[in-house]
Amino acid sequence: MKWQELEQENCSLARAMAVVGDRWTLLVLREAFLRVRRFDDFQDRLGIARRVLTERLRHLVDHGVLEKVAYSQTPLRHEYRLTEKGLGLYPVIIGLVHWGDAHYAGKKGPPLLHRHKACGHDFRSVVTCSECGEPVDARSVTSHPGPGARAGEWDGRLTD
Amino acid sequence: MKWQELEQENCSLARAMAVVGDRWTLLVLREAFLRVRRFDDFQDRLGIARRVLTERLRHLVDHGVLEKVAYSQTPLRHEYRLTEKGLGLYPVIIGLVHWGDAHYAGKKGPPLLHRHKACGHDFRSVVTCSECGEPVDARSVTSHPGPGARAGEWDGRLTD
DNA sequence: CGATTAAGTCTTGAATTAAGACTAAGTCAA
DNA sequence: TTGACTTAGTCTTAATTCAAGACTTAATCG
Repeated sequence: MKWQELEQENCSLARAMAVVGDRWTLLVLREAFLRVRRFDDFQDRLGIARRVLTERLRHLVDHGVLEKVAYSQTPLRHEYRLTEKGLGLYPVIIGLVHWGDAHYAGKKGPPLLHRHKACGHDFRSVVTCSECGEPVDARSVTSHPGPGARAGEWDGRLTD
Repeated sequence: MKWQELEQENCSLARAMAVVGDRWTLLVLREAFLRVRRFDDFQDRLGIARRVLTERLRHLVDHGVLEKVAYSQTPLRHEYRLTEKGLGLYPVIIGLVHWGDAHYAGKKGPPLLHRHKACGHDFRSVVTCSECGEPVDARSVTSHPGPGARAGEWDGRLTD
């Protein structure tokens, strides 16, 4: 399977991965969520090859995750900002961070804490059900074909 | 930066990515969450090169995300199952799926729906604060150094 | 015995990446 | 007005990783 073919697959995870599921892309987004916006800042922080960074940023802009905004006219300079769509990836990022915290923080604890402005506390993310509000985990969910399913596509995987 | 160096970084996201942040790994995990367990089933469903699959499965086993369990003694045969640690990645997977649903489902709607057994409804995942229970998004959070931070490491990125 | 199954390993050519030198267009300071 | 600097890239080359699929091993099945 080629990288691009992922976009064709009738699977939301595959489509999401076609956009952000690359080795470098989530690290670029981590920096973006920490308010890094300029080419050289991304490059300095990540140590990514400049050509690869160029390509990833363009890819993210093409898919509407980042937007390129002029911050100076003379000379003309641009920066990369998260769009609403990009901000929508926050649950994924914070989910990865908290999984990393849970399993790979050293004895001293996690390197970065996250504070909820509304209540003022450092928090962990808890995934809940949009319908009943209770916490949800892998064992409390079943999957079944939705309106966009193609016939036969999910056969044999739906029993629980 | 080399792939392995990620593990050394003092960042939970980087450490998580060193384990699951590869092009194929999350697709392997998608299948695992859909109860696929055997080598040839992973290979058939994903079309992944067998050598790469071997390597990814071993990597996930080495990191405790999957475990290799004998399901037959004669002949000796193994299958791969999610561990507790692996099940802990559910928020990441469901986050990606729902982001994909939101932005890439066709007019017909998402290909797969997720039902919360406890309340019986199809749901979206909502990330909430472990302390106050309210929903959380990127704009309602600030980050600051935690006990595991190294001096100076996060300078210049903490103002909001 | 011969076919089949499961879980891999091996080989080879193609694609992608890392590292860092180089470029272009404009600014700033002397 | 010249020379150094800044930003945002492009280019080159060698090393690494991947795709495709043939091959292997060990055991069961008919």
